[in-house]
Amino acid sequence: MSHVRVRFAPSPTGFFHIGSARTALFNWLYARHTKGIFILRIEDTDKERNTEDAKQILFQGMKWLGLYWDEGPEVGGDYGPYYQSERTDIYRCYLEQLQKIDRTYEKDGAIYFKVTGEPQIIEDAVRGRVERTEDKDFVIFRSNGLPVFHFVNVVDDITMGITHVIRGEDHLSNTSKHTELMKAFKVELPQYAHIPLLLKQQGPGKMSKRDRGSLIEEYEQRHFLADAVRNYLCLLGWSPKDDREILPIEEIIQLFDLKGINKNNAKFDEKKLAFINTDYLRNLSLEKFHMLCQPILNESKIIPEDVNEIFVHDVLKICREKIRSIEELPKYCTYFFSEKYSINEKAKQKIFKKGDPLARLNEILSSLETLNSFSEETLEKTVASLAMTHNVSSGEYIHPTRIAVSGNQYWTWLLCNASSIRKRKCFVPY
RNA sequence: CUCCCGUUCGUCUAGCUCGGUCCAGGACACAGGGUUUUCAUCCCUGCAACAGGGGUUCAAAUCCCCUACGGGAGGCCA
Repeated sequence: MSHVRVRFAPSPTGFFHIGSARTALFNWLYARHTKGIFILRIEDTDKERNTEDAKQILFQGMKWLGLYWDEGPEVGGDYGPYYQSERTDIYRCYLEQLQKIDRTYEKDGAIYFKVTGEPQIIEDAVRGRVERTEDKDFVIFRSNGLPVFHFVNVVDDITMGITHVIRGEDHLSNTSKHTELMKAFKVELPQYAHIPLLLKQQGPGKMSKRDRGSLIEEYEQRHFLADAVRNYLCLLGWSPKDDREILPIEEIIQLFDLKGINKNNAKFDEKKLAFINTDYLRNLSLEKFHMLCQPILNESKIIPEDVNEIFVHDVLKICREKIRSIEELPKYCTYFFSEKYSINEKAKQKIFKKGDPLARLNEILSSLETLNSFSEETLEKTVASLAMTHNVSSGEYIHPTRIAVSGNQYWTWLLCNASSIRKRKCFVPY
């Protein structure tokens, strides 16, 4: 049985940043890899922005990504409470310990911690040996009586038995403060692992909440597949080292290790995410795909009330092969359910450039009207024989028809489409 | 300004621990071609990198140093 205990300790800000999500993910992966415990701790000492909504956004994002925690809010645990706002007694107690050994002093109403000023050596699992000296005393309790981040973070890690601190590299410089405190409390240092940061795709600096695509909730709203987003996030700073990129989470868990994490920062690439998302989409079972499409179909209100469920299923079967993300489903499938689709002018003009598309459409329409079966086979035969008798290529029928029934020259495979829509008055737009 | 971390194709990365098998491999993106009666898929080809300079060595992407550049920290924010 592993004794590994890791934590993700966000402060609820009202959004779930993709960089935070990646930190959570790496902690979760390591916990699962070692069969250890993954703890969620809420750093809500800064009351201002700590609202119920903010917490829910965080929990929702975690759950969406499948990062379920073993201890923390909603699930409890033996090391609680898991909200810092409820741990003030513990902080007081630890403050007294420092006061007893004369490692504090008061100035301007705030309590300062006296540093030793000795070089702090951190054996970081990702970066190796890092040495830094903390030469200034720092505040651990504000004049308003509330403890500050560095203090609570360390006390919580101690009292929650955290064995591995996996966090962003932005904390590396501050680690010397933490080790100073840890040593003052005479506890063993945890294993630190500072993971690289996520940089914005354009321009300098790390990704911030204002950057497009920086929030997890955005991907959820845009109907990305959570598994795909999670897979992509794993690849930012980590790789299985064998040229594979898309792999099941169970395998990632098995392969994941702190030593395999890169040192350098990574830029977030939306296109790669999109590619991975498409791959996951194509590998979905039709049932799962249908289920995931349901919300966006409902939102977009393109499906009539009295629709035949089997028909919807058939339509989705076609769509799954064509679309690149669930987000573009409504745009693609509207014409299956409604005749109010618009005709792509460019596509139409292209068709009218050669031959006589209107004549072809009339011919195909007359032929179709005599059919009582719209199976793929009969449709194909119909088109083929028309082409034969008029001595033109079948494309001359297919292209105008597709535009007539869908409004677009792309995507749909005509025969499939036509059999689905049956004998609708699909040539009217001309 | 001080301190810390980093630097392989445009991007994510493999290779660096144990120097030769790397005139550097994969993927995304991009460009071209093929399959598909269209589209999507799929397949093929191309493009493109060891930041620069010094060492060490028979031999360096791999080890050492310097410079440049990028990132982070330096709050009574987290």
